[in-house]
Amino acid sequence: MTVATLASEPSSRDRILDVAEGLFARRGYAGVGMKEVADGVGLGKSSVFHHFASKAELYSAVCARILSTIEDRLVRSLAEGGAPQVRLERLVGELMELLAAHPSYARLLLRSLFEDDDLAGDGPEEQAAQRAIGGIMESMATLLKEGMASGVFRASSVPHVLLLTVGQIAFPFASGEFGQEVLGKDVFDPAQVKRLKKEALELVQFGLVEQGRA
Amino acid sequence: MTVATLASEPSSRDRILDVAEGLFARRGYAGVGMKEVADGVGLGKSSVFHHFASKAELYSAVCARILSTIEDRLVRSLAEGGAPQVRLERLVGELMELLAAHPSYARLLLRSLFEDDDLAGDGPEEQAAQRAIGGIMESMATLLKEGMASGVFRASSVPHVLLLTVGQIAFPFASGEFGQEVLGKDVFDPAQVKRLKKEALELVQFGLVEQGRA
DNA sequence: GTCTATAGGGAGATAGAC
DNA sequence: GTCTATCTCCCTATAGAC
Repeated sequence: MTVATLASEPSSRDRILDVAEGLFARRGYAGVGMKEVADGVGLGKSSVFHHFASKAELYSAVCARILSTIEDRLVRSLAEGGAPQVRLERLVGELMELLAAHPSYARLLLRSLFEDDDLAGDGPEEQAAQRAIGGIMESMATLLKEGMASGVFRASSVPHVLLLTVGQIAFPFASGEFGQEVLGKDVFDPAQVKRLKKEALELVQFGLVEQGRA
Repeated sequence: MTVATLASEPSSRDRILDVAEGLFARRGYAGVGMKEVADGVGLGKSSVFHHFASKAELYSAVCARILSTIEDRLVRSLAEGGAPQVRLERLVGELMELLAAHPSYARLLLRSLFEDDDLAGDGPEEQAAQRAIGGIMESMATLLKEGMASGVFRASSVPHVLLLTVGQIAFPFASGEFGQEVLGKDVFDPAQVKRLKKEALELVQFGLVEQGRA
């Protein structure tokens, strides 16, 4: 870990992470070669190995960076306070905007969940990633619990609703060409993102908020 | 394509498809080797190549088989008729049961959507797969449109809701160890499946069905 | 930090005997 | 239909010069 420079040029390390993020998102861990990453950055393959000791380590670093970014955003969002209803709406909206602003995020994260050999190695990056996932899920679970306890949200099983909702929010931004075919337009087009946000918020809200059904 | 035998023993071709389905679901296209598939079936690698000319063809055949199964089930479900509300409830329930009964399905299908080199080759299996996807999505879209036209469903954008809902339904069954950690129990355990179905139905229903909000 | 060269293994696919 | 043997290529990773 080198010290951040004041100059604006991104370090080789960061440029490698950027390229690897895009490739891993599109083709998965096994589908990407280190040579491909190196070519994308404009370096030799050996130079990539100088910054990341192995392909697995590079992958972990990519995942950890994404998860930390998401966790930061969610924690900040929840810290702004407000009624559970308001916090939930803000959280879903910001999460979707974050995923929309970084097309690799949803795709890479969902892919990483599908790997059976989980990234539960013992490297520091893996630990950071696991911690971030834990933080993300626990913040959301806490919010749901509070809302249900106060009667604002419909009583239901927090973990099950959590799992369903995560899929609902993340899938559209991971669905690639499929999503494009369903919508008829690019999923990441601002107008489509806006519409997805609106529909998701209405689905979540009217599905969770108590409204006269005892 | 050989003729189906009356004997109950599955053909080598079917056994290859079974093994490949599980492996592709867990490790993705690039993460699986033909040797691995052959070992799983108990054959030599060359024997697998006798049944499927290439790895890509094997993958397409696996996808096509799954998609046809799902399409059949959905078409049959929708043909049973009933009010849009009833048909939607039945469709979501049956789809989730199908995904729950075949742990590879959701994982493999979501993975296949994430590949950027889509399976849009011109082989017959690819065409069958594409046709099945089209049929599945169109049936669901038609159902939503009918419900909205008759005022039973809240007016909204059919494609966007479709995309969000597909993610909600499929993700839990594709989420693997992540889902297990969130729920504290195996996602495919009958009790968990039942609960997921209940929560999903309530989310979809109260999010779509008009209930006193002009 | 970046490079060339290479080790060592495994991949997809083919040839041809049985 | 299944096998053994093999071809060719590309993979992760390392060695060591600059």
